[in-house]
Amino acid sequence: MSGLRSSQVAAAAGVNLQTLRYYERRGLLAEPERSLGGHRLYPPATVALLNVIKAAQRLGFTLDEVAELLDTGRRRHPTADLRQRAMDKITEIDTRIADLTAIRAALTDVVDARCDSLTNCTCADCPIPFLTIGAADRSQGEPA
Amino acid sequence: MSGLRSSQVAAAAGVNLQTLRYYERRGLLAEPERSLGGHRLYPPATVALLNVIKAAQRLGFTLDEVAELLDTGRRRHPTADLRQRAMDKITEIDTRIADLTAIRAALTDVVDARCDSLTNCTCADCPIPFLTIGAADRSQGEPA
DNA sequence: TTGCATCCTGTACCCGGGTACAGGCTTACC
DNA sequence: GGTAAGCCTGTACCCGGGTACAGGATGCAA
Repeated sequence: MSGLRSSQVAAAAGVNLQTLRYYERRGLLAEPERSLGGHRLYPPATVALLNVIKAAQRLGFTLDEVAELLDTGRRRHPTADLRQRAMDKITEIDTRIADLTAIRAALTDVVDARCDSLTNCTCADCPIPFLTIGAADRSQGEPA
Repeated sequence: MSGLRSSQVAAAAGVNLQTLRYYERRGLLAEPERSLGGHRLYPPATVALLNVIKAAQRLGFTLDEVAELLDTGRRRHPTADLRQRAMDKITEIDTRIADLTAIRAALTDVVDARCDSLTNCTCADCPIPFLTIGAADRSQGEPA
């Protein structure tokens, strides 16, 4: 009957107490039972759910995306949705890695050239004026 | 005498008008001359400076870092500061790439295993329960 | 029954990097 | 000199993911 108190859930899942209420507002956690006095009483599975949420976040999903995934998973029987979204995420991550790699290369150029100033670099063949990485606006909507 | 009007600078550098004032507040742009009526009149070099700022941002520097770099570069004669900071950034970026790579691997696991739900996955050897990437708190201060 | 820990609600604040808006003044062109 | 476009200031808001605080009400054990 009693269930877990909010602080127990928070501690067990390693999140802040406020975060539980925040997730409730965001629709990631269902509204739990209440005691007669109005205190929240969580089913034990909530801890596992929080771990799932954290795992999904670490996978790069936003809270909105996680909420939607949980919702989809809950309401109908399994779809290929998660798989598709995971694949989309992989594409997204590949883009981010490519960006970071380009930035890293530009930084090594700066280091190798021994640049000494952003605005008045005296080094030979200073690469700074040519730093236009990602300057083209990446405003791809849905590519067709 | 006249200099460029704010909208000219903004357009030439491809930034929002408000962003100019924002940068001024943040100390990235010096307060420009004013017309008799109080309108800002920018020296033409401001456009180049904005490009430098944008380049530095694309390199992963925060506005605070850029402000500091510009400041350092302006006040004394060249130091090795930029070089050092660039190297630090490279380390930072390497960490981010490693994180993303781990996440990507976890996602491909999810895809390969044909997971169909975050919470009730029916696939064999479901990897979701084992997603603990980055769960260890990365609270490295300055490592000694 | 008392007393303290815990929990409740609502609201405001934090980070970084801007963007928007209102209400009033200036500039530029005809 | 009229009028529209442009600019000024201050302030508030946006995103995402939380965190903090005030002022009351509950829970539980002694």
